[in-house]
Amino acid sequence: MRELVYGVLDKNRKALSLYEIEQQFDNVDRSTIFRTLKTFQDNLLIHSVDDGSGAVKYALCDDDCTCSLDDLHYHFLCTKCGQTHCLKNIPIPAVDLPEGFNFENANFVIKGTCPNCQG
Amino acid sequence: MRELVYGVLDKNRKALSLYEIEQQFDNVDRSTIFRTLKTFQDNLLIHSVDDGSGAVKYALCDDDCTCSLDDLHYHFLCTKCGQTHCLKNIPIPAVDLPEGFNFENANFVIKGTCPNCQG
DNA sequence: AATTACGTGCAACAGTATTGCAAAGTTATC
DNA sequence: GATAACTTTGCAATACTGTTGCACGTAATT
Ligand SMILES: [Mn+2]
Ligand SMILES: [Mn+2]
Ligand SMILES: [Zn+2]
Ligand SMILES: [Zn+2]
Repeated sequence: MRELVYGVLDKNRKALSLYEIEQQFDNVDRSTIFRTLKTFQDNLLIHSVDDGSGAVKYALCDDDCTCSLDDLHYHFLCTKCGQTHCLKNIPIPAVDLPEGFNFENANFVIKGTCPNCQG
Repeated sequence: MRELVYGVLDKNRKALSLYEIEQQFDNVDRSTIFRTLKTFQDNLLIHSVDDGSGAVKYALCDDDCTCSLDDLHYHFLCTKCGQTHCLKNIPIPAVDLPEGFNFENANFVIKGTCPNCQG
């Protein structure tokens, strides 16, 4: 199962929801995939994004990813096709927080239309 | 009801979830508040944030807000107290998207500890 | 072989968001 | 003031995602 789920993420090269992954199999239970994803996440193979679409999505990390601040990147949710892409090549600017606020983590989601969905 | 819900948002000056708003009343149904918030949102009185906490939160807009790109701002979720603040005074940097991606909207959530929760 | 550990499916449950419907309340019209 | 039209509210039901308990089968370990 782990190899199969990993394969799905590897093949798609974008962030997929639990449901979307489930769709790619015929007879695998949600909970099995859920637990597989959890294992992946515990071992820093994948990261998850809450893009506001209602379902958390999962995507492969880069080889050298430690899922720490250094690996922060934007995510892009297409409002037409609903696909979510990792924008790993765009630098995340430092945010100048007001006094007293302490930066730990961030979730930056950009919405718009993706290359596949341009009129 | 509208005046009361507006009052709660006005008094708290931070983003509140439906449940948190519900808590501030004795005998008001969730759905009533839900529909009130929807009305507010349709009329650009409030905006909503999905900060990844599991519940969408709502906060008052500024007087001149049109909930468009110009009114985009960061939101800060405190990982200790769970409170969500609008950081309206920090500029959102322009993002240099790859070819073919079209910026429409964004949701930038920063997580960390808020001034109330510093050790 | 017996024991242990692990993976899987099923079913149940939790939390949030959302809607249909009828009752209650309000406003407009005569 | 009575009636009708419209709006707001509460209740209950539902949808959807995420999560967990438990039983069972399979593989590894002794
Ligand atoms: Mn990503
Ligand atoms: Mn805000
Ligand atoms: Zn698209
Ligand atoms: Zn705090």
